[in-house]
Amino acid sequence: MNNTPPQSKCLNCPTRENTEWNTLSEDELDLIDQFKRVSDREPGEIIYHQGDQSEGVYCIQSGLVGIRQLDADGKETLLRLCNPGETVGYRALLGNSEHTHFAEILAPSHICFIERKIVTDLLAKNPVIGERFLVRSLKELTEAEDNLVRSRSLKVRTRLLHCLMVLFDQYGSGDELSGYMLKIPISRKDLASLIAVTPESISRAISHLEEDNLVRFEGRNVHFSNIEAIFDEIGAVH
Amino acid sequence: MNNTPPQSKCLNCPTRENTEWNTLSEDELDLIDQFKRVSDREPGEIIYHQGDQSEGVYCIQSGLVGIRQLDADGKETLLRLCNPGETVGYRALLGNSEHTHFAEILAPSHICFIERKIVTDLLAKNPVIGERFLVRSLKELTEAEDNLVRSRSLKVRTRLLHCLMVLFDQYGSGDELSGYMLKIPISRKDLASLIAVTPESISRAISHLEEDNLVRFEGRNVHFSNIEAIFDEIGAVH
DNA sequence: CGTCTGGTTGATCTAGATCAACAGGAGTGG
DNA sequence: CCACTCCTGTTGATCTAGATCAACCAGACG
Repeated sequence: MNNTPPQSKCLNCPTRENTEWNTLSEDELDLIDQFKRVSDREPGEIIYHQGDQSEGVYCIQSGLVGIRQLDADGKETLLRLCNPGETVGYRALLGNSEHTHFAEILAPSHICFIERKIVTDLLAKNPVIGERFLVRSLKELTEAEDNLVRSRSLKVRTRLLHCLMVLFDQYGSGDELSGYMLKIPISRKDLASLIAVTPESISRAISHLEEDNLVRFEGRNVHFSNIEAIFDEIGAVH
Repeated sequence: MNNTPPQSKCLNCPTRENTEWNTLSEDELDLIDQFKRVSDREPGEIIYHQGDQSEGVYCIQSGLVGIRQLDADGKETLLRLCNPGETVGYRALLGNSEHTHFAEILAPSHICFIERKIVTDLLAKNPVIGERFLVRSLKELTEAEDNLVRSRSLKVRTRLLHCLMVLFDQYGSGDELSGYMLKIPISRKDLASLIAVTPESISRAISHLEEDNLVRFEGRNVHFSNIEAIFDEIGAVH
């Protein structure tokens, strides 16, 4: 854990507007600034471990974090990716439980740690924050269920397409003229885990998609050759 | 929708202690009593539909409710069972979204409907309720994720055993001397849907479990012949 | 009675897992 | 600099759990 502190004000944090914290007053932000611990994390580092007690929450200032869960056999599943602005580790804190999953840095990141006590104090003073986290957890719940239903009814090819479009939303670029593209921020293995299949299946699915001229892969770069057809396939389904 | 009103006071509701509403004052309970609509529902009736706007929440006084989700193909998945004391339909209301699933009566039930306005008023006055629903949604989220991970890593047999033990928790009876047993409250088809397999697979899994002398099925009644071995199997896994 | 629904069993099929080999980097160390 | 081992990703061959298709039985119900 490399602790270079590029101490900066929450008030000026480029992601603040999109976070659960955007309702805080300047005073409250100052409070956080005073006690937060900013750190500089490298891929592979673990922010908190499954089974640990919650010590606070972690706000992603920049970078990328993966939420993974270990099953009884020790195999891990990548449940979701968390982007700048997102606060992770809030569930164990608010639900008063141990962490049911663990968080791993996937790209060089700046992470702000906010101690448990600070969070609970803020929550007590400002119930709107609780409300925001409620809404957040409801959204995650819907996503988790959709995910479950999708993995029951769709085949690998369709789930992969769906996943690519979700990633495109977050990391995509380009337009109708220049063409759409996407730099996938994670490895094939993680991509596989995210849609609950083996890396081999991902590889094959990619080959097939390329044969059908829907996409073109160059390592982690994806060019969408026929985005219309992709939408058709994940919309109409079958 | 059969509207026989066995009007009774929330204060005396046998399930109130376990609900999100158990922090309400008598005044607040009176308010609900005044406006709630109690109804008597039969299996097959739908409480709310997927895609509908939220009109309020539904508190299960007695009976059994199933939460189902339709996928793009129109196939439905049974996501969870809701028991007396549970409030359903809260997610669309609190998340300000349409219902992402629908709720179906699975056993004759008494359902109390509480209008949206009443709920939001209570929430505004008493932030503890919001907190309770936050905790509830966090718990459901953890369950959903565990479910997802289980259905990725465990085979049908083990998932069925796991599911039976969860049902046993809620509907089981018996003790070490007389033996443990369980009356499954749902059909084989729903049991199958709950663990994301076909009814045929459930049937076969049951046969195998009986061959191995772990359980004995008589219709919807299950006798656990060797509960130790069952715990072993879902604990150690593989 | 016939018709329906719910459940079981058998035969077959297939998507995806598993096992195995290999190819390109990227470090590491002599 | 080469030789080495890792590590990620791709491809091929094979295997299998569970889906699918089909037949059948038993109880419920008009």
